[in-house]
Amino acid sequence: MEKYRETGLKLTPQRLAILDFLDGNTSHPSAEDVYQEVKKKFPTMSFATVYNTLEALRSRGGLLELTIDPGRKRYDPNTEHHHHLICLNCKKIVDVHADFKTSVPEEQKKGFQVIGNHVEFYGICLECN
Amino acid sequence: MEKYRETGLKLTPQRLAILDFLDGNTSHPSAEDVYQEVKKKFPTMSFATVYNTLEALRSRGGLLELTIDPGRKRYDPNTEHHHHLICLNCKKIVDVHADFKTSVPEEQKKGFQVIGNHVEFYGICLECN
DNA sequence: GTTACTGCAAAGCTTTTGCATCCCT
DNA sequence: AGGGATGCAAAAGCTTTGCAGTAAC
Repeated sequence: MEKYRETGLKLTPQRLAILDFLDGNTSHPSAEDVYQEVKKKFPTMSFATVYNTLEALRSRGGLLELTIDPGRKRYDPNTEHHHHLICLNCKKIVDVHADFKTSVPEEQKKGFQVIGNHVEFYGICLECN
Repeated sequence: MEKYRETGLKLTPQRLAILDFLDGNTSHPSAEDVYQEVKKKFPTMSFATVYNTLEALRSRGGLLELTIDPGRKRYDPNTEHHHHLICLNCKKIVDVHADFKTSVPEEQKKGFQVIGNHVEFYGICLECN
C-alpha cells in the first residue's frame, strides 16, 4: 500500500480507500464498482477522483485496464501475467493462471514489435447456467 | 452476400452497401468507420441503421464484435476462429492465424462451461515505431 | 398488406475535463 | 508553501431507443 508513495503518488484518504478496495481484489471491478464501494466511506467521492486514481495507478504499472467487457473498462490489480475467463451472460471475470507459450508466427507480425499477449476465454458461468 | 436473405434479413440498399464494405474487410472497422464509408453512397445514412445492421449480422453469426479496443467496439466479418494483434498506439488490428491449443486448466474452470477463446497480442506497429 | 427497416433526434452510459478549493508532503 | 488531488458540474464519445414515415417481402 505504502509502496506507491515513493513513486510520487499522493496518498490521500480517498486513495487509500481505493487502494484498500483493490488490494487482492479478484473481482475485476469497473469504475462504477470502485465508486460505489468507496462512496460508503467517503460520501462525497466523485468519479473524477476514481478515474484520476485508477489512471495514476495504471501509469505507474500498478493496475491493468481490461478491455474484455464491452461497454466499460474493468480493472485488475493483479499485474502478474495471467489470463481471463468471462461469462458471456453476467460478465463475471475469473483469473486463469497458465503458461500458454503463444507467439505470433514471424511471417504474420507485419513489422510489429510484439510486447505481450493475453488469452481471453469465454463461456457461461455456473450461476448463469 | 445473398446468403443472408434466407435468414430473414431484409436486404435494403443501405444494408447491401454495408455488407459490401464488410465483405473481405480485414481492417476491423468501428461503427463510425462503417458509417463514414457508407455515407458516401447514402448521404442520409444514420447510426441507427449502422448499429441495427451490425447487430442483425452479429445475431445471425455473420459478424464478430471485438472488445479489444477500449472506448469503441470494432467489427470483424471474418468469423473463422483466429486471433488479433493490436497496436497500443494507433489501435490498428491485424489478424493472426494460428492454432494455439490453449485451454483452461480443469481446476480453474470454476464451473464455467467454456465456449471459446481468443488470443490478443499487443505491441507497436511498424508505422508507429 | 405486413413486417421490418430507415432516419432523425433524444436519451443513456461511461469516461473525460474545467475549475475553484483543499490538503498531502 | 507548492504542487497535486478533490469534488462538482458540464461536456464529450459511443451506443441505444422512440417514433413516424417508408420500403422490402
